[in-house]
Amino acid sequence: MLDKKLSTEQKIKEAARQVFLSKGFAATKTRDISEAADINLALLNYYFRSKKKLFDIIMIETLQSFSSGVIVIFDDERTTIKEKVSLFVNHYIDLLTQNQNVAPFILNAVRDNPNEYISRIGILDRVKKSVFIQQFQEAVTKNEVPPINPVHFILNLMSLIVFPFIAQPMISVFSGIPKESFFKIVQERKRLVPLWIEAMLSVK
Amino acid sequence: MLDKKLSTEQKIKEAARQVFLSKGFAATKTRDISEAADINLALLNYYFRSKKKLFDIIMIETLQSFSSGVIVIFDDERTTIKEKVSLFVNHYIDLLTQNQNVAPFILNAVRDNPNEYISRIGILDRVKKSVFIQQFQEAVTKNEVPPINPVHFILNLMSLIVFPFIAQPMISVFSGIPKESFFKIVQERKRLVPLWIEAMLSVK
DNA sequence: TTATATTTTAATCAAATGATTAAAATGAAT
DNA sequence: ATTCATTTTAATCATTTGATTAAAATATAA
Repeated sequence: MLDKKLSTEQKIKEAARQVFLSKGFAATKTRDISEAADINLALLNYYFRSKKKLFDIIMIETLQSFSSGVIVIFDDERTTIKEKVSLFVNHYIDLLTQNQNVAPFILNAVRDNPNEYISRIGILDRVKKSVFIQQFQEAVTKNEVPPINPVHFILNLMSLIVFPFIAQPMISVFSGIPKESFFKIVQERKRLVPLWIEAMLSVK
Repeated sequence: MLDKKLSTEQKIKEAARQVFLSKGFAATKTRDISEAADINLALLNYYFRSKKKLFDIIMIETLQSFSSGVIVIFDDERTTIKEKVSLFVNHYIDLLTQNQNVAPFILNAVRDNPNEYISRIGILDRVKKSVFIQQFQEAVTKNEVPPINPVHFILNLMSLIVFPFIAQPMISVFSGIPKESFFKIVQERKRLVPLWIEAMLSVK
């Protein structure tokens, strides 16, 4: 009973994750999920009550697994800024490569409903108090880093990592580069982005 | 007759553009458009036959007006690479600021249907043969620029310009920075992105 | 004005969609 | 084996949604 129950619930959740991530909330039909999970449609509502409740669960889980890496990397006293950047780039390029729909999924879901999910994660305060922020402010004080708004730093780091995964279909169709070749090129960015970020930080 | 006809058609198209750009195809209901346009629902089908046909028109128009700037800037013999980058950054930060939904709209629509639209624009060949590409290859030959895959250059340029507009809701809710303040910060990037791009190009 | 073409409206369709229900099947406990 | 709870199914709802139709209103031309 418990085994079978979990198994069915799990099947629905995994199918839901796959379909929601690839098509988003509005374009996903509950029947798409039930077919992908190979279960009777009524079971979706039996286990999760509604499409929206199921979506919320997927969304929260995805956000949490996605954001858990940030703190681990950014709140480490043993690593320098440079090392943190490199670890961050490697971690997220791997994550986004393994789960190619997750970036557009999260960004669109947050766009559709800005306050609903992020507030529950409670990651903001932990980042603000992290070792990284202290190190960055210290570097600014010591003039090792230009006094630009740190938002730019975050934006640049995220841009260079995440954007390729959002724009891949457009770039592929524009340039004729197949998906696989494109993601090989993206792998090179694990090495390059940290170098670029460093170069950008030397701009006065 | 002609006046009124155009006026109604125009009303529908403008409402459709606004609603489609803000919600995407699947989440947009034909009744949303008819209400926004303040017209009888049947008129939408009278003038445009179907939701999909109306969407396609909006999509093509949006893509064309969006991509028209590229050629003008990139195929100019009178400007240097550096100047082109600066013009490009300024042009597109302005464009995306004035039309804050256009970036996610295009990227999502292309993602949903990669081959349907881009092929019609015919911009690819013109970029490949543009003055910019010649100048860039020349710079690589002269060792003025590192021999990285030019895809990285395009990715970096687009990332640093476009990503902030895609991530604004997430960044705002994460950081607590209101939309307006955020876009003021983004304006600073008209000056900064060209400097950063230049710095990145000096990385060996 | 009258006739004709165009535009707009109200009503309605058929299909899709999220959700529920009652009954059947399955499993666990006594 | 019988009872009871849990899980699954098939059938069906009520709404929503994209689209159509026939008639009304409006404009155009004669």
